[in-house]
Amino acid sequence: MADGPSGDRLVEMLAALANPIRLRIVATLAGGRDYVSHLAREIGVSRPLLHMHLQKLEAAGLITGRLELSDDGKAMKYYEVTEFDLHLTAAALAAAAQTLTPPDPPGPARKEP
Amino acid sequence: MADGPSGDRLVEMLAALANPIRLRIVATLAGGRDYVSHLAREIGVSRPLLHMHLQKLEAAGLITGRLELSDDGKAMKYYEVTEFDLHLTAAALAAAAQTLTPPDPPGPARKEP
DNA sequence: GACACCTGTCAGATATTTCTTTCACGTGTT
DNA sequence: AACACGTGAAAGAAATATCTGACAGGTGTC
Repeated sequence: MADGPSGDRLVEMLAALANPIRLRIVATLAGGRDYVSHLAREIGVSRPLLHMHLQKLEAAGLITGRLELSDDGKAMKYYEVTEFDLHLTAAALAAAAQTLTPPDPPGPARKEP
Repeated sequence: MADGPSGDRLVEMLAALANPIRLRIVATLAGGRDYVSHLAREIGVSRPLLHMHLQKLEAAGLITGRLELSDDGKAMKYYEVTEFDLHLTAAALAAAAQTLTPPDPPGPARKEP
């Protein structure tokens, strides 16, 4: 079976997708790469806000950004979608859950002041 | 193509799964139904907290709860996982994004002081 | 009665996410 | 110089999500 990402990684990806704006972003980028300012107009979101959402998507590995120079010398950052294919079933999630970083126990455990 | 849930619904489901504790919950329930208090001990979470997470998962339609009476007369609430199968790709998300409730425009619109 | 188990909810503290505003920098054109 | 376009980032407000602790009810057994 094509084992997916680790539990923590999966949570990060799901959290990245669990947002209307970010869903629109990947939907738009699925139709072709685009640069930040244009994408902001396309979706109808302020540029700083879009910037935050893009970072979350990129951190989750769902999109990638590349800084390029246009013909007239402007610096443009182009984003495009990564190829991903997540299959979510109860069994798949059960497998992923086993690779989660355990919740730190309050027991007589670690030593760090 | 097996078109999945609506955009808003999908966001709700993803948000429900994008949490370590809730991931553990579905993982545990995937191994068989369980009742609240036992599940709380199993996962190592306080009962009120578990209660909140269960509600989110049930609201998203990922699990279902049934109140039963045990042989000795105690009321027990058993939860079990729903059969779900989400396939997440850029194309699938693009399709789902089109059924999102549009962001309310700040235009020359509504009248309510 | 006192204790075990089960269920639920509410108020409030804390942490995180989301969003706006404002600033900085770059280029090329009028 | 003033304006168009592009980039990034910080500060703080506002809205959610998360978590704890205390409380309510129920049953049955010692």
